[in-house]
Amino acid sequence: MTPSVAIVEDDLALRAGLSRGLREEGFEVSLSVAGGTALLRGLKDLPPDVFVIDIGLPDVDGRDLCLALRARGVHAPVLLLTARGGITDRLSGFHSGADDYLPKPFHFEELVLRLRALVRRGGKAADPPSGLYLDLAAHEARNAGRGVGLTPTEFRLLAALLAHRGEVVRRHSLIAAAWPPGAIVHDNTLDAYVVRLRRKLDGIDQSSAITTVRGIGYSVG
Amino acid sequence: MTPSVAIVEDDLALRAGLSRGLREEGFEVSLSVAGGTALLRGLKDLPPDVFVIDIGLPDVDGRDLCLALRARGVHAPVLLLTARGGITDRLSGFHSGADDYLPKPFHFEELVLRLRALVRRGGKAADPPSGLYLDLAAHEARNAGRGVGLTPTEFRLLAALLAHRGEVVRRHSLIAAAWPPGAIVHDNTLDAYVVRLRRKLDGIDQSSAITTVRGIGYSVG
DNA sequence: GTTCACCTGAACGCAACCTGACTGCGTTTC
DNA sequence: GAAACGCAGTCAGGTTGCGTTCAGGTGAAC
Repeated sequence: MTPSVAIVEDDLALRAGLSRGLREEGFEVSLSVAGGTALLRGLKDLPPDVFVIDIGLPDVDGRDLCLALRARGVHAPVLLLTARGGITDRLSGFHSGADDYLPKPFHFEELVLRLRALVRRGGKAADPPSGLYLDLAAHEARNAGRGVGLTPTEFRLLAALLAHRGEVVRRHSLIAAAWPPGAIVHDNTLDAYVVRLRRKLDGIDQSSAITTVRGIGYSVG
Repeated sequence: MTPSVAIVEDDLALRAGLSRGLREEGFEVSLSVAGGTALLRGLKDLPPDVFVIDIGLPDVDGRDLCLALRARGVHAPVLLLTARGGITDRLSGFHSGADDYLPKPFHFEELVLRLRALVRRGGKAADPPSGLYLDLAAHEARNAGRGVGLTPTEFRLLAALLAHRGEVVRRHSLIAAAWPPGAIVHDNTLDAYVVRLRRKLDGIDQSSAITTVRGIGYSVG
């Protein structure tokens, strides 16, 4: 289960700590930036499953950033970090469309639990994705409504592909994403996993969900 | 539309205030009771859109009540009211399947905003209820109408699984939920308890109530 | 036609998990 | 106080299935 999270935090030390900690807790940190403009610039077609945004950013207020995301049609849940615990901040945070907030200083474990809760809720309530997507809670893929059980490695590999839906993902990127850092992965191993994924995902009538881009990598529609 | 809310609070004055206030804010207070048994007895076929439950009830702990709701297949979001602001309470609240909490004393406006946020995110689609649920009073499980006595640890473990019915619960989450915080739990201990639960729960004809998700954890249908 | 990248079925080692039996400890019963 | 009992945790051995590799086949590029 690899929910992806984007972090927007200007305190470099805190941001690094969050990235490392969340990775250890099984999140994929798909984006980690210091400010709002960087977030909006770096946001790919597929948004992360959840945002962590500091309310006190140097370039733009976290609440405004939240509004900007919503205006762009991004409906992934947002957790606001606020240094000031005052009620006013909390309320305006909710008014801006944020789904939760956490006053600093906070316990890291609590952040993780809140994020999991948001992913759990948000993932289900989000716009119904058509075709192929991952059910994080059930730890399986869903293709045309059909549930497909996946092993941990298969799951990470498909997640890496879906994180860049519509793009070609290079072979070494897939290996970096789906295998532990530093692991030595034979080239054929990746091939074998793609085959397994195809066999599990593909219906009878359907052409393959994963397309090969010879010499580069793979992509999903 | 008028979101409906159920209130479980033993403080009579607070409960009356909440009922009146939430009605003024456009909620329909479909149920307003003083304790957990009253809630479970009064729960109609159609559950409310959201629950507000005091953690310190006279007859049953709010977290256990939350577990009981989840175990009965009720997935409407739950907001726990807690007088104690300690981190332990917060965490165990989440482990019990609650979706949010609010430490007393709280601003009424904040409660309203949190409830609106919970309703907006909405409950998950009701999963097909299997005949498995927990009987808090008797401290036993019921499977297809058959009562099954459980030891305390077995009970907590099954409760943690049922709190996330239909989802895969990670091994370390189960350990965190079913054993005291900080306890060192051998990996095999969890395995052994799952075996015991299966043996107790599984009927003759039935396939196992608890399914293994290799490398991740377990889940119940 | 040759080469190279990728496909695919089969096989193997190992880690994860299952399971029955056992021990230790606290409580209850006589 | 001794015996009986139930619960929690541990151990050893068996089983399963995941991850990986190998060998051979297939098809695209040139």
